[in-house]
Amino acid sequence: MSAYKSEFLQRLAERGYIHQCTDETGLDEAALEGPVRAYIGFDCTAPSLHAGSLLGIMMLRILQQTGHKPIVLMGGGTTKVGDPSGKEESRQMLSEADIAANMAGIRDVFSRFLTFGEGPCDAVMVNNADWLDKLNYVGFLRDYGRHFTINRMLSFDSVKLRLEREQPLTFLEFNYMILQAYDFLELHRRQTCSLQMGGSDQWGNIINGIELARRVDGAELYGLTTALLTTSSGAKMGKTAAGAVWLNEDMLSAYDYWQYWRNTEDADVGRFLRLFTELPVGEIERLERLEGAELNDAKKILATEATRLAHGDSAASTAADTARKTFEQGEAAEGLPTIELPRSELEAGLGLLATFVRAGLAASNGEARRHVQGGGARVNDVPAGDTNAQLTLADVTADGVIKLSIGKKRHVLVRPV
RNA sequence: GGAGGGGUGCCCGAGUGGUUAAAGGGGACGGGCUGUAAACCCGUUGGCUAUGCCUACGUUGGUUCGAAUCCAACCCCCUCCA
Repeated sequence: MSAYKSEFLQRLAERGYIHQCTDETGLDEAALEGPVRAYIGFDCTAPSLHAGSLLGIMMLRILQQTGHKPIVLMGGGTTKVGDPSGKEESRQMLSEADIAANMAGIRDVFSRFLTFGEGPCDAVMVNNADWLDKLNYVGFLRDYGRHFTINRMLSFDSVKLRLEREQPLTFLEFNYMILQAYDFLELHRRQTCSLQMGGSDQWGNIINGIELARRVDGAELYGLTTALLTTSSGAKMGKTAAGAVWLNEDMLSAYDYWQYWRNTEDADVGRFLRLFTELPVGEIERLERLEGAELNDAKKILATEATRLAHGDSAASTAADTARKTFEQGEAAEGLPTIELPRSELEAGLGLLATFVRAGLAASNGEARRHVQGGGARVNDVPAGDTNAQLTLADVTADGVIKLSIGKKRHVLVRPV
């Protein structure tokens, strides 16, 4: 990898973001000349973004820090179509109301990572429904459809994969890449945007946009992708016992978010520190050289730094503190996820299994029962041996709570009120 | 529209009348080892008011003492033909 002249590409390269670039030299020079406007599209398929989107968000952040202008494209229009990239089956169609609700949930995350405003380097947010919804079918086909050959479209991985696996690919989804290509053209026209970034699964979509803009407007645009995020042992990233690693706090608490990063595999620590924190590279090199148990210190730093970016300073230090008390001192730390139960219910006696379910530690009484029988369920750190046990006020500790645990990592406090 | 193939649990996939809540694998979760890691070993993996009951093999009906397994209609997918 050659040395870049622009700070933007230097930063991306030294921290390991770059996977492919359509024209490294050209983009490097453009970034030297003045503020580059770059966008990443985010589809509104869920009420929050998750860890998988973090790479893109971080790239936009670096873009802004190095003197350029990030454009956040909300896929209000494209989400109605559904991106087939990287998916083996069609996604269920989302209603317009769902999409609007999802977009509302996703919006806020960006304000933590980017500075929005009117200035030359301030981030802006746009919604592709603004232009896609108004498209006239025949007019669009004549103006832009003629630039796409089926021959070529069939050669893109997103399409090829479906066809090879004999999974259906609807015409609706087949159009996604054309719409995304058109997005890039439209953003170039409206915002003089010249760079689209994204995950490596977006490469084909990005290329299409660049080519369309060149043919239609003679514009020279750039594309840059990052490697898709997987752990060293090959697992897809972004899952916890409870589900996806959401960035919104109402979907995943800062404590659980911290825990997710704390549980990073050894082999990933250095890579993740570069991608998901803003520690100086020199410091990261020192941290990743730690061996054995000492590497845990690096993981704690990773967790706290990553949480700081997504949830702020105080949430990050609270999460770190809670983890320290819980895991290193074995206390029922206050910052653990907590549910409140009426004191009267406890006075009457609550079924142990049902309480595990209410605490979200088990999906059903049956699952709770299996954990009790298997020795993985604990009450106040003592294995719960009896599936018929009742929880009462006698189980409330001096701290005023009952600590329920499944396994070594999942704890919930029950607080009588 | 015609011919053929197919729809099984989170996923893949076996099962073609009973002892099948359904082999096997993957994933996930719990235990052990450790460092809140990986790898490895063991276990669990439909629900419930639980020596029993309910729900489940695309949908709805039917045959049968008994159906994931047989029959009919319908829905959906794939391949080829028109």
